[in-house]
Amino acid sequence: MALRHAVLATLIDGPATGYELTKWFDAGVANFWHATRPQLYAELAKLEASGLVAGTEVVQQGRPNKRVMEITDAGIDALDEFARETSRPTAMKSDTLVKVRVLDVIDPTALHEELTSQLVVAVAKLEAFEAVEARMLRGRTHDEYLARARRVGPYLTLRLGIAREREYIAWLREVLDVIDRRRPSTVPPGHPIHPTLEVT
Amino acid sequence: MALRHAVLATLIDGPATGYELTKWFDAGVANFWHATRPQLYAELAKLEASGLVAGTEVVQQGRPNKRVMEITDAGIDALDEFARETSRPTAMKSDTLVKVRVLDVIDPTALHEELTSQLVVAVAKLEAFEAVEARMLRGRTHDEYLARARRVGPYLTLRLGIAREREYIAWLREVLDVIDRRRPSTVPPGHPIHPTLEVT
DNA sequence: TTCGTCATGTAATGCGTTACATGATTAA
DNA sequence: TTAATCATGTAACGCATTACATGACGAA
Repeated sequence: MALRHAVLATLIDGPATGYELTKWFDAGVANFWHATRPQLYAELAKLEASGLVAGTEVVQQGRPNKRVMEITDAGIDALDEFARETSRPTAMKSDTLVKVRVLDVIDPTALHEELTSQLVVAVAKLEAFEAVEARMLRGRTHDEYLARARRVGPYLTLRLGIAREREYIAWLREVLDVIDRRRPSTVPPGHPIHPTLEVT
Repeated sequence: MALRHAVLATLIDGPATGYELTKWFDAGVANFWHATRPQLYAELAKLEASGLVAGTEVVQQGRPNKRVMEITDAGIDALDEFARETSRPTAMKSDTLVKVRVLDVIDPTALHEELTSQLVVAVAKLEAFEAVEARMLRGRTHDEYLARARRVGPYLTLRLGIAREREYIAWLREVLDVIDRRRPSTVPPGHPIHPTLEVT
């Protein structure tokens, strides 16, 4: 029941269209919530009906018209109320972890490929996160930022996202290594089967 | 559509009743999937109907009877097939992260409490994970275990669970610190508002 | 005597994913 | 000319949560 609040939390940073929200929530950019397009359009309609966001039709030339959504005062109140409710720890769900758990029982070829492609995605995501971090800090140190910045919430969630991504990358490399050692690689030397991208 | 595979992956380690599975999936013990009681009983019924698990009624004295579920050969095949399908990266969803993101806009009192109780839970979870790890290693080093153990899958997933829990604990402490510094504590000195449990 | 554990389910409601549906502009 | 981007939705189906429902045993 928190998609509505995730949307409101995003609109705190400024108005956006359903299309823009789709990209933030669907792509890996959103490190705090995930949602699909139909969900977002449906949720925005409900939020508007209950007065928590206000939409404005913007007519464009050469492009389809768009509806820019803005959070209302009632919307901010709703966020405050949400923060008062207690929610219990987040539920973990990962297809990939299920597969790794049974890695000894199955043919690991396909799993190796999957982990490799996830490694590429994770490295790209980490780089994107670090770019956002640099843009936020603008030369300031971590401590300076926390002490002086007007808003620290987005920075703090980003920090967790970065830490998790780094760790996931290290773990993926370890698992790939284990698979390689257990099932001696059939790849000719000089052609590494998984990327050796450096994380700085 | 992967709850069925998560259940099968658990039954690889030996037969279990719906009740036992409930505890593994519902409590924080399962570091790779989460599911609720009604879901599990429903899924087990479906799995049995399609022959991927076989249930045996066990009559007990002094306690309700139970149905012990065991994975079948067809069940193992289903896992193998599942490993061949590609699944895309896991979707993140966390109420708590949503709240932290808007921490500057809301009253942080309730959030502070929530983070504190999550810290306690996370520390306990980490200790439980580390106890399982010690039991698995039985004195061997990480490398020895990976080289010689018959099955390494459960160990590898546990490793990620441990790493994530450690990091989450560190992050929670950081956020609590930020809240404390920004809204000078109303707690009298000598009575810390959040636990200072050590993670070794 | 009250609470926790063992043990299994159903019913109602709400959340999430996939597929369907359309159509103009711009860059390769 | 093919694909990507901009832009918004509906419909069908399946997954997940919460509440309902029951009942005996053992420990505090």
